[in-house]
Amino acid sequence: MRSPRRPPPPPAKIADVARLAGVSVATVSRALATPDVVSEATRERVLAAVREIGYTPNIAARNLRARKSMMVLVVVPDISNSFFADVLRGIDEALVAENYGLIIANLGQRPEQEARYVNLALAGQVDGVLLLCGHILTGGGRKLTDAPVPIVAACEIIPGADFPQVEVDNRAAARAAVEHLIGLGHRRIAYLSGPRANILDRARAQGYADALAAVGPADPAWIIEGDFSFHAGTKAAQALAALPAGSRPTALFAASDEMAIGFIKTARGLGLAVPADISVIGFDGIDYADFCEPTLATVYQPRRILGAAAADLLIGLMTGRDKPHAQIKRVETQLWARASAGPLVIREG
Amino acid sequence: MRSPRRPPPPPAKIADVARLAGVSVATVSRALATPDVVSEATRERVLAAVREIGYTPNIAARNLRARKSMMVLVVVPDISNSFFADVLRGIDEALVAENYGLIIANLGQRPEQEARYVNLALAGQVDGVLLLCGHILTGGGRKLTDAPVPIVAACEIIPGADFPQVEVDNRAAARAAVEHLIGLGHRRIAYLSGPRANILDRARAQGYADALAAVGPADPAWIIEGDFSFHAGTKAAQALAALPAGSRPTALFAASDEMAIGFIKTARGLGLAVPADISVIGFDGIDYADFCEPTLATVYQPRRILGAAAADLLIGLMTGRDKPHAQIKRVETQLWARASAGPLVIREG
DNA sequence: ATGAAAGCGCTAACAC
DNA sequence: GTGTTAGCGCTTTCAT
Repeated sequence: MRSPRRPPPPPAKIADVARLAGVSVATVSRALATPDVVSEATRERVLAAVREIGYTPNIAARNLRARKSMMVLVVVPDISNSFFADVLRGIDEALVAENYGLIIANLGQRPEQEARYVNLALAGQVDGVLLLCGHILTGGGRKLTDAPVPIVAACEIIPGADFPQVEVDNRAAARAAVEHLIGLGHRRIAYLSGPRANILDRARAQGYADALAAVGPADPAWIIEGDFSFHAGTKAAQALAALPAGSRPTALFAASDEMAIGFIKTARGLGLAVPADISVIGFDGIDYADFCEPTLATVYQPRRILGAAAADLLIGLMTGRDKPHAQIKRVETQLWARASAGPLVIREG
Repeated sequence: MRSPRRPPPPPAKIADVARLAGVSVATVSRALATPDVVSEATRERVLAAVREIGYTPNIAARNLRARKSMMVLVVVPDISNSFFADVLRGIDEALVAENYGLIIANLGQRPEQEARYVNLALAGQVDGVLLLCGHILTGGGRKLTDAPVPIVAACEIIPGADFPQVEVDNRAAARAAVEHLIGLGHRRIAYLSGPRANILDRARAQGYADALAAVGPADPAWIIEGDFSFHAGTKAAQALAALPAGSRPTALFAASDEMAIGFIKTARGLGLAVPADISVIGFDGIDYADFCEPTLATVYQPRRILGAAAADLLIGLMTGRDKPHAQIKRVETQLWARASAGPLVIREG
């Protein structure tokens, strides 16, 4: 008894097309890859044959032969983080325009996964690697930098790396944010930090210090340790609300919008007015900063552009247009003045 | 003059390992793929040789020979949408656990890109496809379903598809949301819709109608057309605030949290209290629903679980464990009662 | 338990 | 402009 449903025919190969078109496999290959080098008539016949049997080139074979994959490995710490989601979009747009595909390495909280992706690169399965994770992958006793493919890092800079990197100028952007508060008359300005070991936080903290130093040493830094999370904002608000009005900062620079929003929501719940009692400025420029109440002043990071810039750098290396060398490219941030940061209000004591 | 920096040596191949270990390439292959079939001593020698020259198998060659890629194509409408970012995380977790990699197809607003991804599947570059985009890809005159690889769809169901699909039960979930409002005493309940052609909106609208019908025909549907966006919520609030209190709905079911939040923010700005003047419940369960003021009642969609469920179904098909057949798997939603939905307040008229 | 050898499907010299 | 052919690096019979 025969199987009721015949197994699907094996996919057509280049030889099948060649036979049908009455030409050699080389001619088929040329007609597809470099059409202008075959005669018009032949080309037509080949393309007709391709259509007729529904031929699609086997990419594994092509990769093997051509020693390239037209794929880029993008390493993200957490794909569900909306910051990276936006960066990925910029990367995708740039890469797709040059016909590269995207393989995602989502690290999550699984450092043991790194080996897998190191191998991918080592094995030549990708033509380039984009590192958004702030460190060089290692695993199985080997480093990603041993792989024979170009690397570009973005978002979190890797100090000392000898390949191109892209970031926003966190220090200058933070300074601009604090200067905005200073311009509004504030002098007692607190900084709600990220994790203190984090490289982004260190740069933003420096920018905060820069701005304060510029108006004189009389106004010491006032750092509240946070971790970028909404909850850290909540805790900071509770701490500050407990202080008497006179000894409270009049403004707060938060290292992330999420903390700023947590701070504002909680502070208002505890009876502090924003910006009347305390002005707040965040960092990131998330969509929600414009939706909350009051709207959140913040520093916008152009996430898509950041991703696209990194991808463009990588494309330059992959195509051989550029030579790899250590460099740090900076993309511009924007200061978004909004309702949560207002002029200093002098209260009668 | 010699180049100061020698070109990197070509990556080691299996023959190099074989030579160093004093065995045949076949033995090396076996020592790596099926270690238990070679003698202990040989295996040791091979592995030592592998380490010594830093050998990594060429995956393109393996794929060509083995006719599989251990890669899955995941098609998303918009990678920067945080809904899909979460679903992707669930997919990644399930896939990585089975040693599959992820190739991302981000459609964006570029339907012309579809052909590229159809070809990827047709060419056997991936072992399976996960469709999160609500339709079957086409391009270059061919359909994705022509490809010899299993397909699973998720999020937006594709009617009539003959492969497995995963979704939340939008109709039942919407009904539960509206029943929550009804349980709080509300009867004049409006529905702020998504795009009316959208399949998700159609299901949620039905759930809304179901719930209303259950309490009697005396309470007609009241549908405000939206599009899932914050701005649509804003417009709806303006429209309702313009109405006299007595002829306004006392509760609103929004088809997305973003609309619900836009609605609440605007309504409050216009002097309407939430929930006292109007109760609001959303749909999605985004993080921000818990951060806004008041906290947003909503229907939580388990995005990660949805992704993982779809990936598991696909893994079953790819490994041949299951046979493909039309089926719709539903994952459970959760009703999150929160401050924005409160008991009906009877005002003296 | 191990080796020899035949391809997987394609591209790129090299010939004509 | 077109055909012939030699691999790309690996897995997997089939022998031994």
